[in-house]
Amino acid sequence: MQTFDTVEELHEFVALLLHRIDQRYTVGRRAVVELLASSERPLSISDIEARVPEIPRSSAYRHLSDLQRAGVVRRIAASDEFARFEMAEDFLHHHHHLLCSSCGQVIDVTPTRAFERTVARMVDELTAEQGFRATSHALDVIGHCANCQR
Amino acid sequence: MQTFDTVEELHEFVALLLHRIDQRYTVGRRAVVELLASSERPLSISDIEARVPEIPRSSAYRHLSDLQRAGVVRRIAASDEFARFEMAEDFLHHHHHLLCSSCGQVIDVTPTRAFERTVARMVDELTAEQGFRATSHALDVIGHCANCQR
DNA sequence: TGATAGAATGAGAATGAGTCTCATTACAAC
DNA sequence: GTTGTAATGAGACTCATTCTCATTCTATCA
Repeated sequence: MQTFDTVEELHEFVALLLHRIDQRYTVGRRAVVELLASSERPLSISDIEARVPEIPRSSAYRHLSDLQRAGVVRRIAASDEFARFEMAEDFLHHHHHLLCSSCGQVIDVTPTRAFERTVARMVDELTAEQGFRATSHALDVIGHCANCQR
Repeated sequence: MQTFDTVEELHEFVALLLHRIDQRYTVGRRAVVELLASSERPLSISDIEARVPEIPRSSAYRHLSDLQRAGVVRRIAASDEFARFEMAEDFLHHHHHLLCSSCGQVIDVTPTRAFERTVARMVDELTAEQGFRATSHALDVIGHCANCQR
């Protein structure tokens, strides 16, 4: 897990990851990174459009897909029809998601150490017999958020 | 967890669930259920179309959404752009998914009892402080399937 | 400091999964 | 059988996402 004392360190690391795949770290990409890095929760394209209206949709999509290829950003398929985007786990702490099936909201939650040890062990067991090579895992809890219960 | 000795028992239970929401168990719906129930893995719409070509796309979507409302079928947002469908967990054993990020394939895996107890406990902890009410959970393991490693 | 080539961007068209409409067909109840 | 209602098929439609291509930027080198 990476931690960054300053925003500049964050940007330097993003720049490094982009350079690895021969991509430049441009103003538009920087704006997207800055927004995602400062957000509490995964953002949909309309969230992004609302907060950085000067970036056109097509560019935002392209930036997100480039950043994903570089390993900076991660795409989440939520329970509604919209994809959400957040910083990759190298930039955050490892976490899981609560998906509200009423409003589609995605909430990040951090598991305990003990839990993650168990999950890691189980993932090994589950995957071994399939010849599957795991790169990551995600526990999605589906239900109703506090708001939607009223 | 439900188990069925005969296909007819399966159909009777599906019929019951449909009747609860004032829906009939028609030929088309029956064909979709039969296909999903006999499949080893979650199916995309094109899988379904390929195997039951006499059901038009629009009807297949409608059947799946009706069956989902009735609690017979479950929809999975996979890592690629296509949704997959499988029988709801009442018809299967509780299980998790391995998602291949190369080919998009979804593989079902069954967790141990001990693992599920731990997961359930953790889900409670994770959700309690958010006021989130969990209805189900899904552990998705992302990686590369045996095929795609070659 | 230009000049130039390649990369990134913006605007809008194109794609395609999924939904909706409506005319037709099947079915349940009498 | 008749009749009212639900289900279906065909295709139009929606809208998130991707693609295209003309334009703009930027790194590099003379």
